[in-house]
Amino acid sequence: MPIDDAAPARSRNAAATRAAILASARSAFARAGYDGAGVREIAAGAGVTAMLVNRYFGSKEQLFAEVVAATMADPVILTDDFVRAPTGEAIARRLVGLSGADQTPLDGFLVMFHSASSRRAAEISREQIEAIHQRAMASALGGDLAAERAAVILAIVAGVQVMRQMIALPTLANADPEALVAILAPVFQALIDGVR
Amino acid sequence: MPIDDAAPARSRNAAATRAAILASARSAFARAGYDGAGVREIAAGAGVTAMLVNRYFGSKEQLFAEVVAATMADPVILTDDFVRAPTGEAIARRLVGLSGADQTPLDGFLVMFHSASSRRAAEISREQIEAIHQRAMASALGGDLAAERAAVILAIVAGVQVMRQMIALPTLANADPEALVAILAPVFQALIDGVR
DNA sequence: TGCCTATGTATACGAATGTAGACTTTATCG
DNA sequence: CGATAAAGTCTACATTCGTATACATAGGCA
Repeated sequence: MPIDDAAPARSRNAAATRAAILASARSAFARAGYDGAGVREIAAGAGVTAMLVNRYFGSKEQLFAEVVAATMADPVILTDDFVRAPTGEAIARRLVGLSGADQTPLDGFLVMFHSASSRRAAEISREQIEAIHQRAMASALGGDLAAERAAVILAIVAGVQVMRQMIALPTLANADPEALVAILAPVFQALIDGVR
Repeated sequence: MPIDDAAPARSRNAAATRAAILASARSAFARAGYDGAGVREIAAGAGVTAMLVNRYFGSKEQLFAEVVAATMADPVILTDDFVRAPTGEAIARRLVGLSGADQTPLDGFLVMFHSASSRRAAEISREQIEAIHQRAMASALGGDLAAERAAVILAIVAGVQVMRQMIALPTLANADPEALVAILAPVFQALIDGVR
């Protein structure tokens, strides 16, 4: 008997409902991707009907766009601390720590990659990455080929996330965090310091 | 007017037909992912009917497994040359060169990532990566944390591929290959050399 | 030459998807 | 308190998907 799915009776409140749908969608997209997550499933997770989702967001595609935008909005890697004094270890710790137990903050990457099959989803993701993460990081880095180095850093973060969360490659997923940090920190540091 | 789709009249030949389906499936999965690529579409690309696909491979899932297995089978990165004398520049050049113009050899990664929404697809991919790539590379590397370092190398390759091919991040996709090599080579070299 | 089997096709079905349109319920305010 | 618009639901529909069943056709071997 299927009791109510995470729907703690929210007395008619548009803003709260909207937020609940957004949260449910985010976790659903992170787990199953754009195609894999159904509107009915997302709605159930928010304790509403499928049609309400479309009523609030117009369509599944627009909902996804908003999820990606909201998810990519928070800096995650590019924290204020990092901008002040960028170090490889900071990125490494953040990446390893976050992508391990507490995966929520970085599931923006999961949303992206799980959904990149959809052409439109990939487009939305690209715009967000470029606008928010890469440019900010590039200007925080400075030096020769700053944009390219920033992009490579993002690519590495992405790759580690993909391998740990999506593919669940055991060596990475179960690795000793400190060992991973020891491996990754110098890599990021080299990219921060610049070429040669 | 839709003329024949890449079906140059193959007179009843089981082996050839099977290969044609496999090739069509590979490119379809690389482009659209497991969920995105339909059996009918794959069949059309091979000039056959949808049912023949299932006749040869049992089901879409088994077809995908075979595609992934076949695609991951060729070394791509872990060439004989590399095993003999692993250098960061070798990986970098291979990654940059391959993932640029001639993308066929590395589309195994695309197949994987575009398809990782599907739990089963991710499982298949993981097994292939682990069995073929990671173990071989780890033993080629040697030293402390060889498995982890190998996994990180694979993750970086994956990340760059993802950002260039899937997300099509302009900075990476349109970057000067030599500049990318200059950035990536030391990164890989450090991972090859080992920690500290 | 004639048949038998491998090779391939046509039709169809059941399930799941996104979403459109009409309907119902609740909160709010004069 | 009662009307009104917002908030939410129900039913239904057109597609698309994977694939099961039944049928057609060609090729190799006697």
